[in-house]
Amino acid sequence: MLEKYQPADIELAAQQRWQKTAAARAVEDTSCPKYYCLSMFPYPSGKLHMGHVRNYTIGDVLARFHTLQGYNVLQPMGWDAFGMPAENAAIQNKVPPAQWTYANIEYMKGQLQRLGFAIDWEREVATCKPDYYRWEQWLFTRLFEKGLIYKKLGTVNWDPIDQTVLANEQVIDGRGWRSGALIEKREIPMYYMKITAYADELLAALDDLPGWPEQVRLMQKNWIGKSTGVRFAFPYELDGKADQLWVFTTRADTIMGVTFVAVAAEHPLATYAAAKNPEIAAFVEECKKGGVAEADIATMEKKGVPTGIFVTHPLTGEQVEVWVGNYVLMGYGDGAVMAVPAHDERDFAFAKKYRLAIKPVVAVAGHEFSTDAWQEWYADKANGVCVNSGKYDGLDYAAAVYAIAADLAAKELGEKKVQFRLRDWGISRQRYWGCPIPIIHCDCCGDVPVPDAQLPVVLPENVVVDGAGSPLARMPEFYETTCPKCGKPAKRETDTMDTFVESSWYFLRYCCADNDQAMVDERVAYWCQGGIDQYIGGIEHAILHLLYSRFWTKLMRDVGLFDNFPAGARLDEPFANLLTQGMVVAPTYYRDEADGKKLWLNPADVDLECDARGRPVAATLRADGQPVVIGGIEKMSKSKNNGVDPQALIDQYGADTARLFIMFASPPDQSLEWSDAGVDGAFRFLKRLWKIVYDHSSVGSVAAYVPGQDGELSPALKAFRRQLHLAIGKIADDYGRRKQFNTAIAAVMELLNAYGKLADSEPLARAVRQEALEAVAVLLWPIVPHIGEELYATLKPGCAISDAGWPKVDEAALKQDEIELMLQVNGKLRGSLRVPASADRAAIEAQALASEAVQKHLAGQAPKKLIVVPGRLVNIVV
RNA sequence: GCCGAGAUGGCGGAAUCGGUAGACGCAGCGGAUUCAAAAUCCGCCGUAGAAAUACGUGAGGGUUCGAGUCCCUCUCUCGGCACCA
Repeated sequence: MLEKYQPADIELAAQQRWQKTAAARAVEDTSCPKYYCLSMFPYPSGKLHMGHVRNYTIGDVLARFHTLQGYNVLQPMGWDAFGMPAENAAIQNKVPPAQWTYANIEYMKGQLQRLGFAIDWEREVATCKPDYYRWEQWLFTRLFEKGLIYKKLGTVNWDPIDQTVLANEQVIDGRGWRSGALIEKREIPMYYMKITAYADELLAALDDLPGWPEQVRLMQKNWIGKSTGVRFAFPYELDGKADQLWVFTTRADTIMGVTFVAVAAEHPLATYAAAKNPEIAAFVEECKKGGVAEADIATMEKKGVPTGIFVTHPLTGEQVEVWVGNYVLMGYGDGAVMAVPAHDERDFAFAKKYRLAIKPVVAVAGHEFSTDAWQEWYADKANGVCVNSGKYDGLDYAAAVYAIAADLAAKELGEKKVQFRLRDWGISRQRYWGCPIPIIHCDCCGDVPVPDAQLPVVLPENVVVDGAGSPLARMPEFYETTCPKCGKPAKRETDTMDTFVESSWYFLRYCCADNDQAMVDERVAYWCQGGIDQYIGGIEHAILHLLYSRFWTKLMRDVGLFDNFPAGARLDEPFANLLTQGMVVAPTYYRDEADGKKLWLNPADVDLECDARGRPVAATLRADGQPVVIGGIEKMSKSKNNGVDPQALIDQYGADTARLFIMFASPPDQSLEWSDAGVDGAFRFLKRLWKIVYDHSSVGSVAAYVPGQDGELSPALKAFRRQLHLAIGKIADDYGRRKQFNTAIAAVMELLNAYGKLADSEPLARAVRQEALEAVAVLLWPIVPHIGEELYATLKPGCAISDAGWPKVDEAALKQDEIELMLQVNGKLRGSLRVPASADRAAIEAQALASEAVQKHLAGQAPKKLIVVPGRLVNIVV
């Protein structure tokens, strides 16, 4: 052992050793419990950022901790390799997306290896490789045949200048990010997966996921949005033809207060009205402007036009006018809603704006209705009763809904219905860099799935992308084919799949990445039995990725892929335990360019000017000294160029410091604003630890203290051993149950602070020191494995830390003779009290009352009440 | 707009089940060591106050012997909103 801590040397040596001994290789082994530790795989964007370091360090700490606990641990890694950034890079740098992607994978893999993660690289998958996506295509054909994938029209962002479909992210303030053109909505045919058929199961199963954070289950529950209500119709006659306008409502009790009906711009009634009236046509056109993102639509000013078409109220027979509203979504329910301005806040605002009737039909005792302003109670369904509602007057919410639904049903104009907010998953993308959809379009046979023998449909990799439409659609050598059914010339589908599809099952493929005969095999049963033991990833994936993964697992189950697994290993849910890490956020900086686009600048290239309180007031680009605009503080991302590359940190301090620092900075589930203040402290701590072990071991070797054998300890050593064994227990709890690593590190720091204050150096003290240092090396090993192994090798030559196992807590060392209780008078801290650990309540009360601090604050008053919290405090109330 | 989360010293954070607010670390200040510096070590470090003490966990209210923690109202920040991944 060298006197000086030199991280670069010991880290590279350790990494070479791990590679040579295949230390992280995971092999199925039924003789011990398995632990499948999964981190969300990265998109290969170029370089790692601190969010990745945080995510994968958490995973590595848990993996190594469970190795110490005797589990057979699997920690795999791969690449979410399809996606838009590769196409953007291709346009910018004129490099094929495949080439860019593979280069990024190579670089980022090197960074992950340099960080010392115990990853089994033999299981690596990259989703852009045919041996991966062929199975996705294979399952697609099965689902298509089962009717779980179908085709319908979907609305997309259309850039009329670039003649291309844009992602929501590429629409900025209603304009295309490259062309600057005003974006329009356009309907195109797309393939959809019937996730709504699984809505009930996806919802109900949330209750069986106790290992998931409550907030994630709640978000998914709200996303699925199961609501019970009534679907009913307004009959009408148009050009002599009778028809019905269907709507859904959860507030059927307010049906007598309907004063108009609103339909989406794409609704047939809107189309009909637009054909006759240029003003309505103009409004429908206006509704087509702008993108499809719900956040934009929901924050838009609510507008509408009357159509002049009237429908009949199904219960009152009154005529109700149909409006076209820009806030009604065609893809949601029936594309039409009933409007009850008196009891729906949005309808109220709309009615006030267009001076439509507001008819209150629910009253709440003690409240007076007024059309002047909206009041919270107008929408209260718990305390209301029907009024102005004829035969329904006096009924409460449940009774009114029941009676009204029954009356509608009797007229065959409605029924009770369960509706979900969840919509089917549109998976078609008009993009090149994705998994080809395995469908062949034949004029005679229709949409024909590609037969197994012709899979995979390989995506050509040497393709130039120019941003104007999908290059596949311009490649006859790709799309020209023959129909598998009739043999006539046919056209291959040129859309690719949503990249969420690849990330919905990669975690199963890790188990059997080398199987070229089947999508999954019995190794999946071994590793995934009871669910993946731990999944770690960003909270931003709380809904979409995690919901799609749950859905795909159920699809694979229902296609029969788990049928051959042992009973009990057939998966319903993929992830038993979920840890959602908070975002690592960083400031964004940009410049507005001449063509209206934003140029995002990396924080590392920006100099800041701060006010007296340290808040940034101005920023300049280091390269040219000119000002840049300070944007918001957002999650690190490629698109905003605010990712902080850990490389400089690793180069300067080493991987252990980087890992220790990011784990110490905050608990994993909290979002973390990036700052490197404190890195020095993490490095200093490792240097100090190194020096302590060096100083201790350079005197000569000594065996760790064995209680009951090595003799009685001084009070100081006894207290220190108590702290050591408390720390061992606390840190196991922090790693295992709480998954909070900053407090575990703090406990080791406190232990070393106490170690530094130990004065003794006689053999017994050295034995206790040895015991403590051996333990510390193991306790910290999950976080800082390189230095951990080095220190352990010095302390116990010839012994491997990975065989050491987690240190055992010596319960006897935890015992205390005396404890300290806090003394309060009227809840205010007035002193403390030392009592024997065995003291009973009466003795504690007596001693508390007798104490000087209490007597002083009682000032002669008689205590009214005495509260004793065992082991904590005494509160005296006067 | 809707859904979810968060706010504690100059800064990151601790307080795990309603019971010592500020552990641990950063920054800062003082000292030791050094020709000097770096590194290292020791001490101080919420605000006001000489002290006793009072105040103090985003703001306002409430429950309780006792509230950072529970309840109500509000503000701001972050994540998601179905084509960023």
